[in-house]
Amino acid sequence: MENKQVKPLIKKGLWKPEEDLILKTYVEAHGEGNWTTVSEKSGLMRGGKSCRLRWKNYLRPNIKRGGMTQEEEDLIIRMHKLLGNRWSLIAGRLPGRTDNEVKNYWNTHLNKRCRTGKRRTADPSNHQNGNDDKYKNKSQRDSQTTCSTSQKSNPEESDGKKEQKEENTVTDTWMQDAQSMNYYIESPMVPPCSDAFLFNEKPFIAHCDSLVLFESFGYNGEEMYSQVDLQSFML
DNA sequence: AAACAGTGCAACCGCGTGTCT
DNA sequence: CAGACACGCGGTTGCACTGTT
Repeated sequence: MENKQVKPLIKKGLWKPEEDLILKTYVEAHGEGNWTTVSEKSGLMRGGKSCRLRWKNYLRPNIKRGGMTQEEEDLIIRMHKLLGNRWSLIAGRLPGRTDNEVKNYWNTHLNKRCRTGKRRTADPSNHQNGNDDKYKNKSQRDSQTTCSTSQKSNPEESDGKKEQKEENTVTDTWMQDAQSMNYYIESPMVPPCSDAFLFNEKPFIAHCDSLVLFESFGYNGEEMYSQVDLQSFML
């Protein structure tokens, strides 16, 4: 094996502003794609994946930074109810947001909130800048940590593809939560059509998620989609 | 003021899928 | 058809930052 090919040293870690500038300039000049050649031709000692991720999540135009608005947060919750951990699909409904950002936001803010049954109220003073956790005292955070830590350390949950079970648990919690609050219920564009759908073999509270659901299918007010439609969409 | 603990987020990794040859 | 390659996605990790003791 003396002819072992020497791989170029791939740089890792946080991106520097100079690197961002190089990548941005290169992509704007040559367009997206061929990420593996970007590092060679641009002079960046980064892997193609890293370049692609950096561009997609931070450098491309129209990226929206900063805390989620209440509308975005509500949409994420409803989309997650419908789609599960399909972050790219969810992010696709949020202009300027990336799948990574949505995923992080869910894991750090929304997931534990759903689990604990807590939710952001309509009172804007409760969550103005997306950094609400910073203002929680220790006892509040400790109760949340139990959830997030157990999620991380539970070997059953580290399996990756057992999201179905977790999904059902969250669904139950969220459904109870949603039913107890008017906050998510009202959607002026869709009539309350109750259990027209099944989701994870459970009745789907359509009047809670109808906005997301019909948006996803391009609902025009005339058609009613069947369970089969929904399942084929989920596949 | 220092040490410690918790949190949030950027980035990496592995895997699945699509495309090309 | 099969293998190689590129891309995209979701899960996970590492670390800087912030709050608490």
